Amino acid sequence: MSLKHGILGLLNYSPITGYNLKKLFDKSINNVWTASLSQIYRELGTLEKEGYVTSHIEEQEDRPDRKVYQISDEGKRVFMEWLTESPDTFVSPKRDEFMLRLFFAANLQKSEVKRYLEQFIDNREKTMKSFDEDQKKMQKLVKAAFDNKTELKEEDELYMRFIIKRAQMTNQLLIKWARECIEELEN
Amino acid sequence: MSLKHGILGLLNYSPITGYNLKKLFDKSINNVWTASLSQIYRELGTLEKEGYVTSHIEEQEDRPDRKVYQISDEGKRVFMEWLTESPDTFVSPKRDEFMLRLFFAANLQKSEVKRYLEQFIDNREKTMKSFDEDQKKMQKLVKAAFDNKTELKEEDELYMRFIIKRAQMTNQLLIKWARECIEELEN
DNA sequence: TTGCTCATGTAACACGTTACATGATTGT
DNA sequence: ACAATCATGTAACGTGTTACATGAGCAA
Repeated sequence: MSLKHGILGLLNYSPITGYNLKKLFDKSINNVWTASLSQIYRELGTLEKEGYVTSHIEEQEDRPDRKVYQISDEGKRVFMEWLTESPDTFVSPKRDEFMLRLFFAANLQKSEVKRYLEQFIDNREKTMKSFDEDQKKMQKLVKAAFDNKTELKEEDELYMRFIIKRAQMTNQLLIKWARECIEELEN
Repeated sequence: MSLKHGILGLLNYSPITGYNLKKLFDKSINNVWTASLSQIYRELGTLEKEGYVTSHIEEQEDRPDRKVYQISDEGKRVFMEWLTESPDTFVSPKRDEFMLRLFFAANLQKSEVKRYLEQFIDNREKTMKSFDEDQKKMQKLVKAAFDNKTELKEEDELYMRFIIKRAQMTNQLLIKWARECIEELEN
């Protein structure tokens, strides 16, 4: 239900093509809401039928034409409606394959599980590094995705920081957790 | 792709009905992998067609008949195959509506956002309490879901503890994170 | 010359959600 | 009397994934 609102929310900053919208997703809300390119194209089509967005073709000389989408007043209305209504769910449905495997880990050798947790730590440590870089570049990247047409508000930056902070904190915690698990396994 | 393996993994302990499987999901892997009853019924049907599970009807006097599902050798094989193969993804796709709203929070008044974060904290504190209780009851509940036919291994309990511990740790962290966000908002 | 980026999508399938249908028994 | 639990599912819809198709330009 919320891919819709994610798209409307981003269009609310500035018009953009489907292709660039995907890149914007990856750079901004990716650790909050994921979407594939084909999902985005489909959803844009639906939103247009429903009258929440409009589109027009922009011709380019050397490259393929681009179809630029824009949010409509009606779209702004439903977006704000969604944003204002208080949600009944603060916890989202969980689908974590790594944890599912761990749940059934009694079917494996302890040494295998240990190796598995070590891989997990490796993986998390790598994303920690990329976070540090991302954080510095993020606002620039977001602006670039909008072709520098849009200025972000001070508050936008504040909330982006909140989100990145949460991702960093949990990441660090998970590394700690996995280390403790390994320790316990070794006894 | 992994509802399949979640179901096979649980059937690997003991035969069970679809209805009880749902309850078992809720009591055990719910904070790792969620499934609805109709999903479970459908998936059991598919798994039976594919030959990974078999079923037989058990008649009961006072209550409706129950259809008990059992894992086949082929099913055990694919389950172990999945469990042993090393996954390329340690991070699962994210779909967190609460965080998506926060991303767009610059469209709201700061006071609203604050109230919103406070609700989030409330919510998390409640689940903290229920965790404490759950942890004590969990193994009992899991055994009960299998009609006490199955003894859990020592290691099963170990990995269940790992999972609950992670949930507790992240929960606590998120409360801390939200408090820090509120503080920053107040400046 | 091989592959990446730009740019658009369609089609088929897999998975998840919501609503509906049935009907007996047990607890408040 | 009313709601919850036991127990099975179907149908329709909504969302997510994967593979395919097209075609120009640019860099190693």
